[in-house]
Amino acid sequence: MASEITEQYLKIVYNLTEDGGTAKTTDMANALGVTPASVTQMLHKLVRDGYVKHEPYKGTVLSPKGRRIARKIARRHRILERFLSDVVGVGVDVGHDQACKMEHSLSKEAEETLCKMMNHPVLCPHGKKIPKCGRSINCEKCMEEGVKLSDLEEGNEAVVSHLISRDKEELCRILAMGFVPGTHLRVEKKLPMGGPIIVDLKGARIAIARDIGAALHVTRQGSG
Amino acid sequence: MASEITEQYLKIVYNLTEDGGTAKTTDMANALGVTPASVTQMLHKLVRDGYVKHEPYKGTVLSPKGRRIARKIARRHRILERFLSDVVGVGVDVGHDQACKMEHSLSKEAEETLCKMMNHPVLCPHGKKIPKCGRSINCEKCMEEGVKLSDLEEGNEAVVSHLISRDKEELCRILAMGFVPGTHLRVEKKLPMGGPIIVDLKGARIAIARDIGAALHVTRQGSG
DNA sequence: TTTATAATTTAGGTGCGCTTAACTCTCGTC
DNA sequence: GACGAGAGTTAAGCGCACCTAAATTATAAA
Repeated sequence: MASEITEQYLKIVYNLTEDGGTAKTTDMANALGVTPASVTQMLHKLVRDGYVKHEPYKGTVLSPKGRRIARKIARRHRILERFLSDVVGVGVDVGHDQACKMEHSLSKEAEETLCKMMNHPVLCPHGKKIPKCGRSINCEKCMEEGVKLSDLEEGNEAVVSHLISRDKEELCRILAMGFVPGTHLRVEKKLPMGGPIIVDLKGARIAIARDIGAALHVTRQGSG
Repeated sequence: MASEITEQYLKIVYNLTEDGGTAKTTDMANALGVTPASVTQMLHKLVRDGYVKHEPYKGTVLSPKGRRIARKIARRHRILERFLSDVVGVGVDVGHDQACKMEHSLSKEAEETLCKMMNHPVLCPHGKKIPKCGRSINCEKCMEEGVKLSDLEEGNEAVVSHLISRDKEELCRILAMGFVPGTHLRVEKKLPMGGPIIVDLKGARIAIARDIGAALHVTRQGSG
């Protein structure tokens, strides 16, 4: 298991070589906020452990092993940035710093849920591409299309899968109402003329507007 | 600024002294996954820096300074646990481990949003109490969210967000009155002694009972 | 009261990632 | 081709948080 610091270094190499070329020691040092001497020393360890190829005075590139890790971290970093920026609503700078720390502890599980929750974003808030999740089996899983709550009929039962909204406040409200991923629900009544939908959520009756029901993605259950 | 490790130690002391008594070295070591010797050594630093009071062979308690930090971390930890468990849907164990790392990087900003998102939870998934946010000004801010109609003052304007009730019939009656999600309203008068609330709803004056007003969730608008 | 056992602390030592200071390489300029 | 600026590297050393082993103190049974 690569240490947190190792992951940081690999991510930086990934970033600096994303559009070709090699990562320069000084650029890495700047990105990491350490001295070039520290980078050189650390590179020796990364070479020793097979994470990078380093040609003295020339530059550094990732090995396949290093790239696997770096992609994973870069993906989590950028998903977290999106999440913190779009959903939690913190500033991009603050979000970046938090993502830098959290990316190392975020589980695969959580990564996938966040990704689904935001409908598989393609770019981070800085405009960089979010690497795809590695295994194709996951991608299929990701792509599994969820039905919207507003598409269900009266009597249908479903489980909340994820929420998609441009509006952070709205998202917060929906979550606060209890429509949290994984929760079971049942459509009691759909009032006519684009009226609200009445839902049974863990025993409570809740009336919500249709457009909110459109932000709420669910998977059908039982008789569905 | 206390290091991440320092924060971990303080949080553990907080946990172990939550219901009185002192934190024992061995219990701390177990909770942290290190040897008792390491704990003792670390305690010297914490004492030196004024975070704890440590009586050799007896036990450890937090100083006011240490408690402030510990409360903050414990709060973030438990909020993160709730979030990871309820919203992200990871297992409680996995969630705990991630929360242990993330609690140190979560910003105040993000903490507050997550808290709002989950409707100000009181307990973590393990049933421990979530400490309140320190400054009362924040609490007021927190409480502003997710207002019920019955919480509004005379003259306030708002938009119907959603309705929650145990009783489907009641829900339908409220909807039939015109309190459909998305509708704008204004509180004209609140009659004293728990009497009804008089509301302007699209030009019509409607009187509703307070307990019904409690089922009606709104978001403040304008002069709110 | 003595003594066995468990809890705690001290002493000495390790690895990691960082620093500064001094050295070496690369490359554009003359 | 020599040379100097700046990038890159090496060497020596520091602080943090951890470890093991040995010494010390507390506790509770005989």
